[in-house]
Amino acid sequence: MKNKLIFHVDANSAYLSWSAVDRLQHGENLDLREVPSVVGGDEKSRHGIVLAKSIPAKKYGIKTGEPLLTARRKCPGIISVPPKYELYIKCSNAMLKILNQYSPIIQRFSVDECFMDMTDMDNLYDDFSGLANEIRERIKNELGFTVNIGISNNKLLAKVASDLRKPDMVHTLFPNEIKEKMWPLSVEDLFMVGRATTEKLYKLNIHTIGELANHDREMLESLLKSHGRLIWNYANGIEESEVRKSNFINMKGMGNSTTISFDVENRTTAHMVLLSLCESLGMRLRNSENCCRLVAVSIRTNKLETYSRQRKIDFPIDSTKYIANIAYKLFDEVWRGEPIRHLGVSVSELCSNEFSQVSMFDDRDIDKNKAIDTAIDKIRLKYGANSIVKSIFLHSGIKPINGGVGEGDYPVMTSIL
DNA sequence: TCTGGGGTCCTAGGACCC
DNA sequence: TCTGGGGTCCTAGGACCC
Repeated sequence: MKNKLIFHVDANSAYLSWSAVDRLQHGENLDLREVPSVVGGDEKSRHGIVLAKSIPAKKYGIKTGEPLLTARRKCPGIISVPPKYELYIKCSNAMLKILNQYSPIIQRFSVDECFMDMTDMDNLYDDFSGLANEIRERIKNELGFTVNIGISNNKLLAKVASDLRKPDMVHTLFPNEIKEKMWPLSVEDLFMVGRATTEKLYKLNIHTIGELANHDREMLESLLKSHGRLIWNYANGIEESEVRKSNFINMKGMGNSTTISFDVENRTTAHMVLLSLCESLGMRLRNSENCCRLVAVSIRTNKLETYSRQRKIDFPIDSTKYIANIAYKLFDEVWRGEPIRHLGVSVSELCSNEFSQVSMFDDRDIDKNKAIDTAIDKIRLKYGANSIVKSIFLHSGIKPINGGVGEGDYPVMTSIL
């Protein structure tokens, strides 16, 4: 069988670069990419974490996901700009549009990363490094931001390759280059080796990817179960998954969650937040033409403890009201009464909604709910998410629709990607 | 008013059935 | 006559990714 040829395209410091380009285009002189800067959430509403950082900010040891407060401590005077999600979706789409001119088989791995299967393109483009450089240059010239492109025979190696040196570069990492280019890297640079696994590997005196690759596989497997085998394979460059187009059909589940700007201390308010999450979640579920058979609620307390409750249901549902009613019950069953910082609702065990569309149950209530959901969905799609809201939210201080919606009334990335 | 939000997959333990 | 045992389903929680 012919070797595959995979590109991994990764926008450099995506959110930060995209905001930087946007500001330059709007007449600002300062390029955020050239100074210590971050894209950060709103601290007043308790969303104050680093979402993306510039390369100069990285030199101060600032990490994605850390609180803005500690970032400021590391680099006093660092510039923080708010996220603009609708802009990011546009940039992501624009990038995809260019990539689509080079291969029809593209997997959108996240808002800023794509895998491209170039296997059958290699007779068209013999010089794949030259081709990758052409793509890289086009994105830079036409869209104003830089990408890294990694090239190999599988997705794992292509992804590691794109991470080698940044920004604005093309790297190859073919199997015969693993020893030289990948094995010296620190083990936590390997995909799927996170904090917990890194600690365990350090205890085994495994510090580089090469040491992992040459460690006894059975031993890793008995310690880390299937994850041990997975990362051993990865360290040896073994990975065979297909580049597959992302779509709603193979989606496993979806959820919305939110950190509330104040601590919720009573059941009624908690139910309202749950409802606001179900409003967007239900709409996304119906938009994906799925029903769900499992609903879950998660709670994070003001002490940052998290717990959850889930329930399987007997028949598939997609109605906002039914999802919310189950969420209320789950919440009531599990809440221990502490002040609540964060609430989430998610659905899974998805199945197509095509059979439930013609009502199987001959139940007027189901039909009525369907009609309401359909009508509201249409209005919100046409006039914006906040064009129609439940009156219970008026003067409540709680957003009537929570999660899944950007500030510009755009559906969030996951429902577009 | 330091600690987001969106996902996927895996494991352990209990219930239940034969 | 203390403690079977395999299989499946369900739930809670954790690890990882971006």
